[in-house]
Amino acid sequence: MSPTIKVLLAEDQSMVREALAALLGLEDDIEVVAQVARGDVVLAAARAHDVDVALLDIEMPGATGIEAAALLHAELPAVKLVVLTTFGRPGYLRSAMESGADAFLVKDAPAAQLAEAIRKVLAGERVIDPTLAAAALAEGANPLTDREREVLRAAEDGSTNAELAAALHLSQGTVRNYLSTAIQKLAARNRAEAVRIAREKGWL
Amino acid sequence: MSPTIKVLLAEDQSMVREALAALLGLEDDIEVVAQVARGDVVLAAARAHDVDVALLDIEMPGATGIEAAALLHAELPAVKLVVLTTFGRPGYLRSAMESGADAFLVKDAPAAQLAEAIRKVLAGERVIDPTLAAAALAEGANPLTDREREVLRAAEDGSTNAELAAALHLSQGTVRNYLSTAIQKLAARNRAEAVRIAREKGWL
DNA sequence: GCCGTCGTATGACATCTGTCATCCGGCACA
DNA sequence: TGTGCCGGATGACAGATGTCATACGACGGC
Repeated sequence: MSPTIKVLLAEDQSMVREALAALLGLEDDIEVVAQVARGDVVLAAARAHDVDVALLDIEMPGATGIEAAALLHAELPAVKLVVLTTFGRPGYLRSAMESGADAFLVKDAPAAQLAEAIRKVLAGERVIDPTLAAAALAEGANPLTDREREVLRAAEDGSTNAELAAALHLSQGTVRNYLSTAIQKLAARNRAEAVRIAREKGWL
Repeated sequence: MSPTIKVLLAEDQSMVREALAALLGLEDDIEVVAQVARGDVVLAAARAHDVDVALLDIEMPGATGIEAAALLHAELPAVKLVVLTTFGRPGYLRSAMESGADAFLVKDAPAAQLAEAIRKVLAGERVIDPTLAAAALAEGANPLTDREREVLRAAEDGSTNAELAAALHLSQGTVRNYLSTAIQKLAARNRAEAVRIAREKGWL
């Protein structure tokens, strides 16, 4: 029989993280050797523990699971990457795959899929929800330019044009232009809806 | 030794739910006898399984954990209620307690607190994070009227005044008045920020 | 070398949003 | 019985927002 699979678990909510660890602890062939709560300590922990698989939540302080995945993929290419998230946003799937993820799971999938995914990626397979994959492909790529995304992100908290202009070192007119084109690209009625749509698709 | 504590687990994300079940399964004196993924089936499940404690996530389809708590409290007052949530919004704590909750936990508290809280509520204690309790008291009550809340909630998706007026059977001017007073009460700069602030405080 | 796109900017315009004063009817509390 | 507050409404006004045409330099592809 093969040696146990060493897993790194990155998830910011302690209760969920430890619960997932308990879940994986029930599997004979899997051992959680490290747990972290922030995206920016993932690499160090992976180095310190010589892990086989990293299980990464996307929503984390410090760095997102996707950013952590990109870093791990570059620095420790032997480590397999399973990205786990609450939101099945097609844009997330796309960027996770671009960052080198081997599996992409949503948290409302059955728990059994987690251990299964870990074994599969270790065997060289890729694990993706087919529905989500179809959605990601159907939706097309992010139509927003870098600047448009930046302005939308800054506008999320309800800042006015003047504040956005000051924060981004742009003229007010330019801010309005970017927001206007973003609103049109997203078929929104105003900036608030544009933000919502972009968030939903994982384009921010 | 006392008989095992029968727990009902209500949480919409399967992976998290089953992971929490695995976590609680490690405790000798606790048994998860029922799992549900929607708020509106909690009562029926509690009736069917004669549970001692209900563990309720707030964010669920069908009905929120808080609504489910109120219903359980009214119909099966013997069942102890532990409310669990991602967001430590003081307004959530307030309404959970008003709905008869015995404990209020946030998901980024250490996992050990979960089993501990279950035992404590069964012993008649109440379990609340002191920091959160202080925040809830310091913040005061929800300053918004019913209508203001309703309009804010409807405005969340980026609807225009005209659409809000149509949806709520109000005149456009009235919609603007409500939004204006809400914006002032929340010390926001515009509706978007007002929505954000109200959400953060758990006032929507 | 030309064309398209991006980033940046301006000015003009129409519309939307936020504020304020004011009004009415109903209802609760003193 | 009067004094408020809430729900609902109107009208007027200032300022914010969204749209459009237009412009220029940089850069990439053909």
